Amino acid sequence: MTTPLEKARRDPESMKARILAAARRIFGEYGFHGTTTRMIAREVGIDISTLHYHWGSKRDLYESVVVDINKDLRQKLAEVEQAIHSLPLAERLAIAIDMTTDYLFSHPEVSGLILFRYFGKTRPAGNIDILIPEYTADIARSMGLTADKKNVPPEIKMKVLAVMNAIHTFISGENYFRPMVKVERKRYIALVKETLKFILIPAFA
Amino acid sequence: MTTPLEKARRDPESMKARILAAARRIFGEYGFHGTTTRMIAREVGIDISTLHYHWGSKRDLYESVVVDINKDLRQKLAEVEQAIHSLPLAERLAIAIDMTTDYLFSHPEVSGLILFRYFGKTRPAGNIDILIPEYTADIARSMGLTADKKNVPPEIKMKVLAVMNAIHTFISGENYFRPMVKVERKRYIALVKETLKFILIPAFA
DNA sequence: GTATCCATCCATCAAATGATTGAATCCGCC
DNA sequence: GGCGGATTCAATCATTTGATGGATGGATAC
Repeated sequence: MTTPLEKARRDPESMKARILAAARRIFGEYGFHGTTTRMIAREVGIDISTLHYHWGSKRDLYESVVVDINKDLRQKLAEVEQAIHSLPLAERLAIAIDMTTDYLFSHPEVSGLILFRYFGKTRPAGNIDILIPEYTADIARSMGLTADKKNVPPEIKMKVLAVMNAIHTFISGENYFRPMVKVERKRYIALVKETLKFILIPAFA
Repeated sequence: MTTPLEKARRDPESMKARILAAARRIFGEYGFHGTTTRMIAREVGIDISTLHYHWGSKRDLYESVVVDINKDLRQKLAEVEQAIHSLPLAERLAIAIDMTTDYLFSHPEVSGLILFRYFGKTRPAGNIDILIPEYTADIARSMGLTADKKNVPPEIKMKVLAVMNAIHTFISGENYFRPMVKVERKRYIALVKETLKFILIPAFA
């Protein structure tokens, strides 16, 4: 059986895909409760009934967005790993930071969605969300923190989480932080990379 | 003129204060749009009209919560500064991390509220939120990063932001992260401190 | 040509939600 | 006791919001 998400990912021109793309952006900015199906439909230029026709309930659409975004991110992380796998650790980290931040700055809804899921609850409380495959293990290995991907100890997982969070917060918080430091977008992106390297490289390399 | 917030802060037994406390918790967990006035009223055990009587609109209450929380946090940071101001840098950092995380773990709504404000938009878009006094400058000085509190350069502000974000994410993300690392609450708190020190001390000391 | 299926929109619904009104009730004070 | 303001609640409103039903158009199959 092909799910709506699979169809949408196969054909980016399709209505399903256009709705999904708009939903990613808006859920990423406003979160689940801050987003209305009408906002998404308006963004696409369609009626809400068309949205429901393609994706079912708002929650269904949201869950598809979460899965979609996690697929993208996982693939990107694999790419990064490919690019760095044979370099010395400090360099590995620097390049991984550059690549990851570039990717996320061009898809900020990814960071937004992930942070919303980490820090906020959604109503109704029921079925505690979708199973998201963890990639802490992959990142841990990629950073040379563990050999055994199956059994990553808590301390290592926490370090990986700290790294991922540090990146996401700067991406998703741009609207708040950039006025605080009073710089243009390009400069902000450079500052983010610089700051992340300043903090992360001494700790891990 | 005394604002409702001032009254509430003066008398923690008052209805105003009880509503404010419940609002902090629930806004901190669910964000602005995920929270309904009925949720807050139910938590306090009162009617919604009583809530509106004391605090005006939902947005008014939310803004009071934000101001309230920022007052608390600013005061806590002053306390921390007092406790560490004459110590060597590495020690200063370690103690600041301990004190701050302890405080935030006992008031997780503070981290929740702050992160929601950083990363999410609220509708309607209008009046781009309340003026929150920045304390990046104070923290920067406290960390020995700058002498001039008036003119903190962007790179320094970014470093301070990274530090604060690192802490808040672990606090507010506990519900998500703790199942990931599979530890009890006490152990999680210890892990957070340990991880923060591992990452931050080498960078700054 | 017409039957069938897919996609889309208009109209509408029911529930949730923010907010108000007006009638009690409480409480200090004369 | 009783006056008067402050507080609380039940009832109700208007709007927003998630969702659906039914009609319409268009492509494709037969």
